[in-house]
Parts: sequence; C-alpha cells; structure tokens
Amino acid sequence: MPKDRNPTRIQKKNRATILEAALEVFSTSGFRGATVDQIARAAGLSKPNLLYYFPSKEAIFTELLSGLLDTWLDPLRAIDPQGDPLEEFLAYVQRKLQMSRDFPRESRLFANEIVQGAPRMLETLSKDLKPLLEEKADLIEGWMADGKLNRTHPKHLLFSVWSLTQHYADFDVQVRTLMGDEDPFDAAPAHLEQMFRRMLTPAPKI
Amino acid sequence: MPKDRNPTRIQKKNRATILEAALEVFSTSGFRGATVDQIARAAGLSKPNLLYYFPSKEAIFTELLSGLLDTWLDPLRAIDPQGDPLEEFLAYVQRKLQMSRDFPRESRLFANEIVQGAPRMLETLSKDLKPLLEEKADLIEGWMADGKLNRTHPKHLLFSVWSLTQHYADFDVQVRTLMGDEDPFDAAPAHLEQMFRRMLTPAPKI
DNA sequence: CGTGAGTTTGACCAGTTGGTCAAATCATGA
DNA sequence: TCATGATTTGACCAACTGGTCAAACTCACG
Repeated sequence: MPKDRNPTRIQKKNRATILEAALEVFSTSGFRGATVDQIARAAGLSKPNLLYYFPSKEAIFTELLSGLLDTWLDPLRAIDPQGDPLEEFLAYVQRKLQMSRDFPRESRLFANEIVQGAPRMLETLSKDLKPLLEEKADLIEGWMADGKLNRTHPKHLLFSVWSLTQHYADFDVQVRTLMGDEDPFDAAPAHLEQMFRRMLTPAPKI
Repeated sequence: MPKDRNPTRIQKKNRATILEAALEVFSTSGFRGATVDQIARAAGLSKPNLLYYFPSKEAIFTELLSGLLDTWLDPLRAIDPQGDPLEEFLAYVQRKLQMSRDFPRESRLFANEIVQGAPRMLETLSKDLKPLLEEKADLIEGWMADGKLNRTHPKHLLFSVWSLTQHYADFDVQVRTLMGDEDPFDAAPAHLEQMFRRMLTPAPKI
C-alpha cells in the first residue's frame, strides 16, 4: 500500500490510469454492475495490482465521485453576481450543456448514483451541493426582485437547467437513436438558449 | 413451469406479485444490481418458487419493460391533433409530470436502463418509440407551420418535456434533499406550465 | 374422500466476485 | 553495484449469484 505522501512517478501514473478506467466502467455499469476485474483490465493492470493502489472497489468509487464533483459544479459557481443577469444565466446554461457534450461519462456516473438513491452521495448532496444551490438561488431571486429576470421559482429553474442539459449526456443512446443522423448537439444549444431566454426575459407577459 | 394458457388463480396472483416486487427492486438497483433473492424476498416467495413462475431474472426484467412501456407512452399518444395546439401540448406536459409523481419507479426503471446504454431496450426504442416520436414531431411541426405554436425544434422540444418531467422522478432523492421540506410537486406543475407556455406561445418575439 | 396436476422448498451446483498473500520482480539512489 | 523499498503477480479464499432438481406438499374436482 503506497503512502499518500510523496507518491512516486509510477504511483501518480497508475492511480490516474485507474481512475480514468474506473470512470469508464462505473459510468456505464454503475457501482454494483462494475467489477474490479473490468476496471483492472481497462486500466491494463492485474486485479491484485489495482488493489495495491486502492484499498477497495468502494474506495475507487468514492475517490472518483469526490474528485469529479468540483469540476462538475464549476459552471454553476462561475455565475457572476456582477454580470448582466440574463446573459449570465444563459451563459451558464451553455457551459452546462458543454459539460454534457465534453464529459458525458461524468454525467452518467452521477446519474447512475442518484437514480439508485445516491447511497454514497447523499452526504455530499446536502453538505456541498445544497449550500451552493441556495447561494445561487438567492442570487437569482435577487435578480428577479430587481426586475432583471422574469419571476419564476429559482430552485426549479436550476433543476430545469440540470435536467435539460444532462439529459443529452445521460440519455445519449436514446437521443441518438431517435435523432438518427442528426447530431443532437447541433441544435441543442440554440434550443436551450431560446427556451431560457423566453422563460427569463422580464417583459410584458406574452 | 406453468403454461401461459389457462393460468390458475395462484399463477395470476403470484406472477403479479413478482412483477410488482421486481419493479421495486430493479428500479432502485438496476438489472445487474438486483438479485433474484431480493426480488423473491420482496415478493414473499422462495427463490426456486419465483423461478417456477419465470424462467430467469432476464425474463422477469424484459416482461416488466415491455409491460410498462405502453402505459409510459400513453400521455404522448393522447395528444389530440384536433385539439388546440398550445393547450394540447401543455396538457401533455402536465400528464407527463403526473406520471413522474405517480409512477416514479417506472421512470427510474427506464432511466437505469437507458443511462447504462439500454442494452435490453435499444430495439424497443427504434421499433416503438421512434415512430411515435416522429408522428408527434410531425404533428407539432405542422402546428408551428400554421403559426399556432412558436417555431422550435420539435424533437428537442419533446426531449425537453421528457427530461424536465422525468427529472422529478429519476433524481427524486437529489431534488428532495435540495428542497428540504417543500414538496417538489407543489411548484413543479406551475413552473413547467410557465416554461412551455412562454416557449410555445406564438407571439411577437419578446 | 382420493388422485393427479399444480405448487413449494431444501439442498445443491458451477461460475463470479471482492479481496488476500507470499513470493517474485523491478527501480533507484547511496 | 547492490541493498532496499516499491511494484507486480499467480494462486487462493470465502461469500454471493443465477439457476437446477427431486422430493414434499397443497389444491381442485370427480
């Protein structure tokens, strides 16, 4: 068992390789569906060798989750309270959509976990995600109070962004099956832009 | 192995019990995560007894899927080409949202399957869902051409309905964790109504 | 009743899975 | 170079899993 301090070159490389392989396997099979052997094979290591770098399957999984959550929430954190409300929000939507396009495995990893009741993430949800959501919901609430955005339920609004964007990653097979040749990500940005612009433009009711 | 024809009273009862138990277990654990023993226990039967009614775990799963798909698609089928376009569509959104509230396990069953690449559903997707989607997309397209609905990408529009509504079932734990005491389904109907009404009202661009 | 079909079960099996361990091999810096 | 710690592996294990089977039990009906 390698120590956490002073990781060797080999340790750094192999731990990274393992996490990459684990992302691939866990995101398509879920925690229970994935086997240590699959991950080891995907990483090009033997099973005992893999378990030399991580104490257990569970440990790989939780390290993956916590390691990726920060990146995953970056787009939301990046909403600037000083910017123009509507444009800030629309830019957030596009960033989030990009995440679905560029990191679909990460999205499916979380989706798998949460659909199954988030047994290994519940704490993270209330400790990390909840405060962030509330901060941004308050910000949006303020913008609405100032008449800069159309009045809506801020939390439901943010859920809407998540569901609409992550759908393209989580339900990728379905979306692609139904769209045939057309790449879903061709029209998705404009579609979501239109949707949220109409929803949020503070205007005489249409 | 009971014959399909002339099922006895006991057969009818037990097959139904098993499917109910299987829905419970599969929807929270996915196919691979669920064990036959879990399902048997949830159904109050012994494992060999359960396997007397269904030849295999796989058989239970596929029977569940195909049995539920029809119900699942009912709200979409019910869109009436003769009705008022906007109101028809908004009613569809609400029906779909009700499904998420009333049948969250069914939603998660499909979600689990599709997130993991739909290995047992791909054929169903292209054979059953695709034609239905195209029929309804064409209908919506027509309504837009007639100026009854604001112009958008019909397929992406339908994906939006699915993702927004199913999110409340599939990500139930997350949504409830983040909303605390407030029941998500209190504000969701109005939120989605507002969202799609703004999106689809054919009006001078706002 | 009694009898034959329908139902239930304990015991069992082979394959898989997460994880261990001692021994072998490799890398590195004194 | 060589000693020492880091890395790798084949063999192994106990628990679990999907599924089988013969024997026992129960039910409906003549």
